[in-house]
Amino acid sequence: MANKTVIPSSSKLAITLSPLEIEAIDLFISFVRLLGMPKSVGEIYGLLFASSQPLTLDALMDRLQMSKGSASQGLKLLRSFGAVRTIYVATDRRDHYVADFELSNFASAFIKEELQPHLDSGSARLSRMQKHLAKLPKGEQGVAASRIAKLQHWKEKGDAMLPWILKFLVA
Amino acid sequence: MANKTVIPSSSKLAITLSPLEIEAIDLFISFVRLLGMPKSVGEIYGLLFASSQPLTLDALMDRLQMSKGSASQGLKLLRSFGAVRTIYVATDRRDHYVADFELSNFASAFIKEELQPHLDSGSARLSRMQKHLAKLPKGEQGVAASRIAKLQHWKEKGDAMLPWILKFLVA
DNA sequence: CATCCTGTTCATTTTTATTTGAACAAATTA
DNA sequence: TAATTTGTTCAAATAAAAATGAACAGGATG
Repeated sequence: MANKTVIPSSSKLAITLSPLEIEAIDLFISFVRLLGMPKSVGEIYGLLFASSQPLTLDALMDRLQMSKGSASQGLKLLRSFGAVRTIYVATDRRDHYVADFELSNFASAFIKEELQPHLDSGSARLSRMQKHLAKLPKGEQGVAASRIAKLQHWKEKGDAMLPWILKFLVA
Repeated sequence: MANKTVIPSSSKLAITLSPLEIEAIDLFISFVRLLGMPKSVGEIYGLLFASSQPLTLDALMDRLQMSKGSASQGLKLLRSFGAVRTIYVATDRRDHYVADFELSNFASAFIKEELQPHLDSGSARLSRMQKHLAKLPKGEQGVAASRIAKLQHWKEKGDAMLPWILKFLVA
């Protein structure tokens, strides 16, 4: 039985990243994946989170061994929901990024961009379903009506829960 | 300016699916995608949800124009968290599937399989981080310590919120 | 017990998502 | 204003996820 070779999380990164940074990056990679975002976004946020100084796009590219395009797009996304922001650094005209520590920014961006729209479009869908229901053969209307009612109930529950979760996150 | 061609949601399906079924399938596709599951799972659950009779694997393949492999795996997953179950139908030895209407099955399966593990592994990660922290140059320890404390706080918040959400879903 | 029927598994193919890098635009500097 | 630096965009390349279908296993049926 050959014993398992331990492969460092990311050999190309090991050179320039401290163990603490690697832990942070690793953590945020799984977090953003959970929200359906590309891993590069987690890497960027993770490194910024662990870093005591602001980092430029160059620095991110360099330390994370990532292309300029990915770094730029990742930062754009992170900026878009306030997980990251630029700060002014004298004598250097490049943008310098720091992590914002409100975790709720991630989560509430996700909720507002992913969950909310679905719930909102739900009403229209339910009306359409009601319309289709009417055209169904009598025999099937009963079952169908009860299923639609079930959906309606779920929607109401979702609508009720969302603001509550948001409040929890922000608190 | 050529005007846009309206493409029906799924031309190959339109033949055998009623408008109501299409709405249901469509709804559950977006729902499962939100939870990071393959679309085929949403199609299957959607059709079963809309159907007044139990459906066999054959029927699902046929009406959803999906391969046997996808149907089988999708059903396996849906069964695994109780979103779907088989019922006995005399004179036919095939499995007959019906949707279970507890929406909470989906969500709590997701929480237990995706969220919970991350939170659980979080403790170990935090210990590792503490260990790395000690080896850091004095000058950086202060910042790093406060970041780790922040993570700890988030973890506690997450741990506290999860059971509450589960309760809300089941209620 | 040989055949058929049903459903599962998994290697391959197809589709979708992510990353890359080169072209570009805008702003800065010499 | 020409050259340089910085960051964005997007078409193409690559990687990852999902779907397919053929091989298989187990049970029923004749």
